[in-house]
Amino acid sequence: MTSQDIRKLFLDFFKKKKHTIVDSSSLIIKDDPTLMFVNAGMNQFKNIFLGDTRPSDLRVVNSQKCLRVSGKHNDLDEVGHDTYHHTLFEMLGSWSFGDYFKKDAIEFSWEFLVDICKLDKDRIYVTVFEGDKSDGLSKDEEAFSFWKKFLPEQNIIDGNKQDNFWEMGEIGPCGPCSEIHYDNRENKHRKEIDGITLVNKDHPQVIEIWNLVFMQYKRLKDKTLVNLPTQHVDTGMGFERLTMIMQGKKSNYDTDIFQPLIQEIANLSGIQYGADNESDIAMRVIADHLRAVSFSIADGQTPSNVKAGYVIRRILRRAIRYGYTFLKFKEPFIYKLLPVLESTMGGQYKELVNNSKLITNVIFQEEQSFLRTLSKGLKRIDEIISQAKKSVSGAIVFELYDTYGFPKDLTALILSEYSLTFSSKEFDQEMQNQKERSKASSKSDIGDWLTINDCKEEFKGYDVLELETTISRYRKVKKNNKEFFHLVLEESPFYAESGGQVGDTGILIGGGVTLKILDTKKENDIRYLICDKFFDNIPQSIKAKVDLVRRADISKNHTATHLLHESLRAILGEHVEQKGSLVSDNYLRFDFSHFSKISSDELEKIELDVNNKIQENIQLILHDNLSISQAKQMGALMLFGEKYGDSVRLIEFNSSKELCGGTHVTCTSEIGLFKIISESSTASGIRRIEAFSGSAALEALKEKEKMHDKLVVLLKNKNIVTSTESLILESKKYAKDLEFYKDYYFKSLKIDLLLNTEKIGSVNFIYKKMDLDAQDLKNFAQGFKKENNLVLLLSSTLGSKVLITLLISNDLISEGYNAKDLINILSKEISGGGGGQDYIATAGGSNLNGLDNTVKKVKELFTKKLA
RNA sequence: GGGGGAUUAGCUCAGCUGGUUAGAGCGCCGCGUUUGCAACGCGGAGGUCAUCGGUUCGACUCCGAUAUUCUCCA
Repeated sequence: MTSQDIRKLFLDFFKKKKHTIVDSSSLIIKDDPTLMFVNAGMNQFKNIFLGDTRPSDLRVVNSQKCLRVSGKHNDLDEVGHDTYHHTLFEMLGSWSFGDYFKKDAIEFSWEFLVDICKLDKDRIYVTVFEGDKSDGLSKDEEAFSFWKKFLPEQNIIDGNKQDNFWEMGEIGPCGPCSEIHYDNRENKHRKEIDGITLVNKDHPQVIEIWNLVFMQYKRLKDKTLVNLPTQHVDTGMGFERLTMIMQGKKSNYDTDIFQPLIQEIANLSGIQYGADNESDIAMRVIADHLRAVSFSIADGQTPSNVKAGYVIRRILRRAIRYGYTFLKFKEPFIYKLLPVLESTMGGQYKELVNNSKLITNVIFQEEQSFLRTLSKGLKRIDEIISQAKKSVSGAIVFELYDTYGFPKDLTALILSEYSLTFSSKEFDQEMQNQKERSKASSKSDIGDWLTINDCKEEFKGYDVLELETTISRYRKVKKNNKEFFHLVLEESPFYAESGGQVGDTGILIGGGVTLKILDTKKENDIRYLICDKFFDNIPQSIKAKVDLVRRADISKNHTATHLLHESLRAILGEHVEQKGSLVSDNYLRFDFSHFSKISSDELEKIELDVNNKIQENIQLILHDNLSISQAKQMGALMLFGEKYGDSVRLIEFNSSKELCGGTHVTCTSEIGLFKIISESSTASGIRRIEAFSGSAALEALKEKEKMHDKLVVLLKNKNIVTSTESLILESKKYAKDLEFYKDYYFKSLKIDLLLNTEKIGSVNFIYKKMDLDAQDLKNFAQGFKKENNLVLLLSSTLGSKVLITLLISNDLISEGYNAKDLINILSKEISGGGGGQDYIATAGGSNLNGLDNTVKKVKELFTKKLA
């Protein structure tokens, strides 16, 4: 059975059990500082378990893509080395939101594994929670009794709190869980060692395949447990593992999920899979990482040098490096694997196919640039090796890694080829220092929240921009030696930065004091205001006022962004998808997928289209508290980052329908005018448009017009382009002419001077007062470089400064004269300093009256030496 | 958010501790040899050394700020 069939089998099974099939949510998480990627099936249902959202379906089933780069079976450094570590994996999940509980969950799972998948009953072991004294919980007898119906008691094992009690976080819903393990070993081995002794012992063939979580408690702040009003079931089965078992394989990588990729890699490299342990590892690494990187790009997260983007970059680079070192790929190759991935997973995950071109392009670019980084690093290593004796300091290896991104193990490999070593301890020490530096600066001075008024904190800023309220809590924060205060209001009109829209500013008035609000931000669901001062006496009641004009400008830009998005899709095509957005009071910035530069023609059309919509004066229709499926039905543009069960807000301006939490104008004519100011590229396949709206747009136009008018006046010509062009040409010509005449002047002056030399003994001497800057003075002197038997002294006064240049012909240098030494003596006469080369030297000073003395001094020095 | 780099000709890069009239290879233009292509020889154009400010007699080189970009840590 193919993996695609297996996935379908699971979904269809639960569909028959009245579950609704739900799409996998996007891999990318926004607005949650604790999490960058979806790492479990439950992420998109988090709000339901927390009780914040009411589910629209009580029974749900899905296959969720998940990404982990750390954790028990997901340590990035381990991936590829064994049969079961992965970064991206699929979690098959079934869910009951306050509907059925343990009995059905256990029966469903048994029926699916044994009756549908035909797994061998004898190889199945399950664990149940053994209880925990500190929490006052006894053994989960309920689960135990349901399992007993299916399998012998000795195959049901007690598990401790660590393994069998699941918690979402420090506080919140939690409950016992029951794991299903499978013994995938050969019969021969099973006879030798009883499988039950290998459960939860990290044996690669005796593995957990399914975890059934029964949420029935809620953990409070004081660590005690209370019963949940409704009980939920959250199950997750490792898709890759199930496939391995059903396809009779011993490694996830041997299933048809990975083999087509691995075979294609083998094909491209000309090395067979299985030929060598190192090349095998490399192939598994590449197959795994390709999946992770492709899906995250499809979901809008391209590799970059910050945050989540950087994680993706690291994963991709790890794949490139393994290919480079062990498969000898010196040219980009990973991007060539995408068609194979599409053929295996594109059926279930359409985003892969829809973004195929983007993914290919981005991977290709990354490969190219990292191979360049590698070759630069290699060059540096060559330098290091040529200077090294027996060993290289760990600090140098760290510098390579830290500054140039050159992987440590690759450095070690290359060094070993030259029989060189380095201190790993030193490297680790440097790394530790780096970490401490980061920690010290980032975590440093954020104080604890001080609660003043324990109340519900609500955002009212969609409808009201000014209100009376109280402060619920605040904290002190130190940043770059400056003190700031974060404070939270009971009811707040201030919009917190999110979804690309910047935070509001404004004022708080209370107790006769006015505080300026500098910004508003969000941390999880806490919206806090930022001030650089705080009330000495916290007032009972305060007036909160948002900066109205600024907010209006922001709203204009936000609505304009939606209109722009729609126009882009209409004019450039449906492939346009938002990849990033910034909405501020000054301007708007919109990043989206598109493959070529947008022509000025297209830009004009886009701008016009948006302006037409502004003139049509389209009314905003706002839908609050919609479910995702309702929004979908209404034809909303589904972007990434939406979670199932979220109540969403739909912003509708005619055919523009977007899910959005931001603020908007009530009708499009408020925007007034829309003006694109730049079009550029941020990454391969991603374009950026920056634009103004409202009065800013008008001002931008006015600015341009003013400039144009000024130019017309200055150039005395309406055709400013051609006249500027000819001006540039002319000025270039003048510069050249000047160069020529200067040269001519210098040459004729030189002849003049050479005809009128003084004699110091037998040496020709020239002294000339000039009126040149330091550069020209030196240039003029350079002209005498090839003369013989000559000493040249030039001087020039520049304001209160005096400059001298001394040149000595080559033949005199061989007689022991030196301009550099002489200028040092001369510079004292003008109270200054100087230096230069043997034949030419310059000096400067402040004593204008010393010039005559320098001449005297030169003569003296030469006479002395000659005598 | 913090640390460390980088920015020199159309492209890829040299330029060590401040003093060169700023270089190389590829590419481009012209001429020539050969003449199917490739190749070769000679000559030439092209740089406000990212921007701004400072130190200095003198800054591509040192210092500061800005921009862009790379990289590591969180």
